[in-house]
Order: sequence, then structure tokens, then C-alpha cells
Amino acid sequence: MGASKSDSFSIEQNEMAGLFKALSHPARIAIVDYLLTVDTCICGDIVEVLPLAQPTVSQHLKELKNANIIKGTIEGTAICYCINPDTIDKIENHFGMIRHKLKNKCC
Amino acid sequence: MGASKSDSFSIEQNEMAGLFKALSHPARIAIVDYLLTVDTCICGDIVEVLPLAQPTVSQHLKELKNANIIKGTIEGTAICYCINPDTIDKIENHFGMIRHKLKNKCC
DNA sequence: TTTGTTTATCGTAATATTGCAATATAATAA
DNA sequence: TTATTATATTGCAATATTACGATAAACAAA
Repeated sequence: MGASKSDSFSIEQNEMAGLFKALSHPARIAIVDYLLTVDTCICGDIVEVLPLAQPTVSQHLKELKNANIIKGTIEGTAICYCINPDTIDKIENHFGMIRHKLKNKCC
Repeated sequence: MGASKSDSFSIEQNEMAGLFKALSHPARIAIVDYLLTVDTCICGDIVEVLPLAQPTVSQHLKELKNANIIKGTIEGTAICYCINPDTIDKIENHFGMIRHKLKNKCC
């Protein structure tokens, strides 16, 4: 085998796992970090900030986009990326749920 | 290549990516979910709840343990697992930081 | 001691991810 | 039209992950 048995788990479990997978690579964390350091949605220069080749960065951006963690809007020749706050909300809510259920635990 | 260039990123970026990677599989999300449904740290029966064989579950538990997301304490023949609230804190703080930096953005 | 119970490790096959050179695509500028 | 610029896609090699049968290790009970 080797493929994950995603059919055996709930839609929500797969959804959360998908969000975390999108964030499970340091390059993608670095992209999110970078998008947070600039005041507006940023066009392009992400490639120059990362120690990776352009196709690799493009691939990581695609994964973040597919997971709805970032949004990209076309702006002439370039594409402007910014973080999708709705997805941040979704993850925060998940941990809010965990935090809530952790009350009255032995830990 | 194929190996991730973790040396090129900051310790914190690698650390966060590692935490998310530990949560990037539905089985591991399901384990965390299950640990939250029981009142106390639970011994063993995680294998019976998941649609996976015992060695596979053991492997997933190991990854969650290595990432400090769960703690396991030996209790006779069995091992009692529970969620590590410190790590939940760390992740929540990360998103708190993201949320804070997202203020005054175009998104 | 032997037996049973619980969890971990080994070995390995199937599959997925990562990274990049080469190339393609899309829009603008000359 | 032909450049130029910015991003995406393809193809492939290197590596990592996932899953599980077989087996091992650790401990309790008989």
C-alpha cells in the first residue's frame, strides 16, 4: 500500500488534514510568513525571497492556493497573492474546539 | 532531489511545519479527535476505533508523540495517551500571530 | 517457568512529495 | 509582428510517507 485510506475517515477529518498538509512544508510556512510582512497583497517577488527555483515556488503556491490558504488575483502579467482570512478562521476554530474539549481533562 | 531543503529555512519555520506535518494525515486527526472524546487519558483501544492495523496506528501515534502533540505514559502493560496542551498552545499562538498581522491588510 | 496481553520495530511494497531543468503559456511593450 | 516579463506545466530523479504482516519486546498473571 502506501496511499492514505482517506475514505475511511470523515470529510471534516480529511479537510483538516488537507489544510495542515498544505502548511506542512517550511517553504510554504515561509511563503505565509512573507505574505504577512508586506502591507498589501504582493506580486511576484516571492521567488526572490525563497531559496528555491521558480518552478518549485510556483508548485508550493499552487498547493497553498488549492488548500484555500492563499488567494491569487491576476494583475496584468503578474499575480498578486494574499492570505485567505476565512481559512485562517477555519483553522483557528478547529483549535478553539480542541481547547474547549481539553477543559476538564487530566492533562 | 526530493528531500525538502529544511536547512534553508528558519528553525521556527521548520518547527511549525513539523507540527503541521504531524497533523497532516486524517488518521492522526482522528486520533486527536478520539482523545478529545474521552474524559481521561485513554489506554490502548485507539486501535479498535481506527480502520487501520495495529502497527500502522502505532506508527501514527509515534509521529504524534515525536511532534509533542500527544504524551504517552506507561501504565502497566498498556500506555495511556493524552493531548499535550502546551503544543496546542504553541499552534494557537502561531495563528494568533497570523491573525494579528492580518489586521490592516487588503484581504 | 509459560501464557496471554499490549505496544513497538523490522522489512518491504505501493504511493506521494520535493525540486528543478526545460518548456509552455499569457500578457504587455516595442 | 517580435521581444520581454511573469507564472505555470511537464517530465523525471531522489527521497519520504503510508500501510501491514511478521516478529520482537515488555510486562502481568497463572
